[in-house]
Amino acid sequence: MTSLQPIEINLTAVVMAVHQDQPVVYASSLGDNLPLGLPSGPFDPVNHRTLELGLRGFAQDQAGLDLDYVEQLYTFGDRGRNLIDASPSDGFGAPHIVSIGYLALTRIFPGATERTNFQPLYTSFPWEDWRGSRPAVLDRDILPALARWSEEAETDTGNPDRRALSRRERIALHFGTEGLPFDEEKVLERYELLYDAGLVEEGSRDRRKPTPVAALKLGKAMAFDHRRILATALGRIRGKLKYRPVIFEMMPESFTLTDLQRKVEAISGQHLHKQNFRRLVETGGLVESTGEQTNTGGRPAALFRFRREVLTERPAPGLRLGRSG
Amino acid sequence: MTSLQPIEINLTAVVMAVHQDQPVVYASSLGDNLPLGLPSGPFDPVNHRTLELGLRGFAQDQAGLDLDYVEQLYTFGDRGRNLIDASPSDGFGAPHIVSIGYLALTRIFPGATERTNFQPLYTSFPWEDWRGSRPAVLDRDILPALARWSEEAETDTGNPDRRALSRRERIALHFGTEGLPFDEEKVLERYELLYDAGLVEEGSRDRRKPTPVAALKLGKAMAFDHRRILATALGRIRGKLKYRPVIFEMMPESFTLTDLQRKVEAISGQHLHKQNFRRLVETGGLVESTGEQTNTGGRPAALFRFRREVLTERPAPGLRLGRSG
DNA sequence: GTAATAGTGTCTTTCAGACAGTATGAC
DNA sequence: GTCATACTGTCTGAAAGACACTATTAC
Repeated sequence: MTSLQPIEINLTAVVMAVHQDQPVVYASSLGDNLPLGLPSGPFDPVNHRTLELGLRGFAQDQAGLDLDYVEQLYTFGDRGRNLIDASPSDGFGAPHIVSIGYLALTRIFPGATERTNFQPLYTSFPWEDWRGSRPAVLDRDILPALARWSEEAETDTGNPDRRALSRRERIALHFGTEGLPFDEEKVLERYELLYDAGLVEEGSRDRRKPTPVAALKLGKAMAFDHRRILATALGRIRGKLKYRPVIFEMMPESFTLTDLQRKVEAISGQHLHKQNFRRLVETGGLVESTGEQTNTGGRPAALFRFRREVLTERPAPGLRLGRSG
Repeated sequence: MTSLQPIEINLTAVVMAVHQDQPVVYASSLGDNLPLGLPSGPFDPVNHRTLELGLRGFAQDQAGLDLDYVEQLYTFGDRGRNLIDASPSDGFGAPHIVSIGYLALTRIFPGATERTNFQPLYTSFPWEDWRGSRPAVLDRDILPALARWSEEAETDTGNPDRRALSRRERIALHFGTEGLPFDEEKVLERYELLYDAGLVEEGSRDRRKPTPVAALKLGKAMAFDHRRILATALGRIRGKLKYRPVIFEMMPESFTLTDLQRKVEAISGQHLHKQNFRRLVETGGLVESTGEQTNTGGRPAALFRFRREVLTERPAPGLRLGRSG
């Protein structure tokens, strides 16, 4: 109870945008040969009145970003999930680090935003982009490897702890095998499953084992536990899209409905049914026509803007989003 | 960046159950004349491998509860929102406290659970129980006081910051005035509004002003920021009920459908439509008949149990919950 | 004309919400 | 029988999901 080990609170920002139909996230390298990391820093209660203000400070200082929409994601505190790489620096004398993840949404402005440090998100999560077709990496690499990992543990007989899911059940539930649907919101659950199965680099790094040469290293690894925070962020925004008009935080003042649909698809990783999408957006009162038009390619598209009033009209205005099309 | 003020992480548990059609929460007094507080304590990374394990320890030590279902709610870090009462103890030399709130759900067992420290939840939130009828306190006290508070600030002309809601808009949106619906999930938003308006005791306590004699003190106050954490918990579970079968964490092994509906109504604070509720629960595959019956009062009721398999069949099995009935 | 992109009309199925009824026990 | 509680059948209207179709530009 007394003489507590010092604790450091780390604030980490996932700053997300959509650029050229790809979700992107601000990340920069912390040094040569080191993986990419998100803007982050220690919470300092003397200088920051609230956690969120501290976070905004780091985004400003490290990325030059003046954040607008910010929401807290989750607080992670497990020991040994925050190594930058395999170096043995997180000894027991060092302060324990608790990290609080935040999600910020932003637009990419033609000039104002420095675009170079916005990295495509799906390079770290190639199994999450289902827009073209079912990702090949799933059937080629992930599911076979997970099947082997599941068979390793033949403790699955009976059900010792009623509520703990077996490896097989976790795979089926989160990756949508055995006839179950693939739920695009379960991004974190899938990442954690791959971590536990040793199929992402962070897994062997945290366990201080050299990665076996044959082992899979799915997707691009990140520093510390940043990829886990990123997975939390992607899962959260995919869910939130459905009941809050957060997508407009990433849209310019005016846009076409196709633009809007493309950005929603980029985030949710799914193709949407065009007619239903338009109906939802228009009859839901989320947008209004500006009267203007674009002229790129074929038929000119009508321009729309976000109807801010919807926020004060309906309790949960979002894009209920059905699949495909 | 260096010589940081010491930080303490406080873990706080909202342990919720339903007893005799009332939602209850574990809370105990910290001393004579002190308000009730939730089980809580400082996170100690030496003894606790994860935050959640630390929390479970405090619940065990302070309440004798062996928690089952636990989920993280939110991490609060604003300065000055955690005084136990108006005593001037939270000076600037003291460690800054960041508190992480958790929600745990439990059953009340006839003998095993010590029932005495489970306090009815709605005594702290009398405006949240809409089961009988619209709570009288709303029209008698809350809305008139909020209207006065709103009129105080006539800065509402124009819209200086596009995204900041005016007092009037916050009231309408969160309390469902001006024709808007009352959204039962916005428990935290309502509490924060009352806090800002000085209508709950914690507001004047944190501002170190003696409460004016005439001022409202709505609902029973709690120690520190525990009522805020409780509001977060109630809002969260009201939402979660709709897409996760969490209610069964609070049900005994077997129960009647009326029992189940009563407990859901207790949490959500709304009356539900009986036929639709039954249809939802049965066609949703959430329960299965045990074949047994009860015999209390009128016609015997069939007994049901939770169909655990639903967890591995559908992605989001919940009680979509329509109103009234 | 063709290619490309934008936008519409309408049908079907599902399901939430509500009506009013019937069933089985205690007394 | 009455009272109390448990349970069911069925209608309606909204809206999700999908079909195929038309419109306007550039070339």
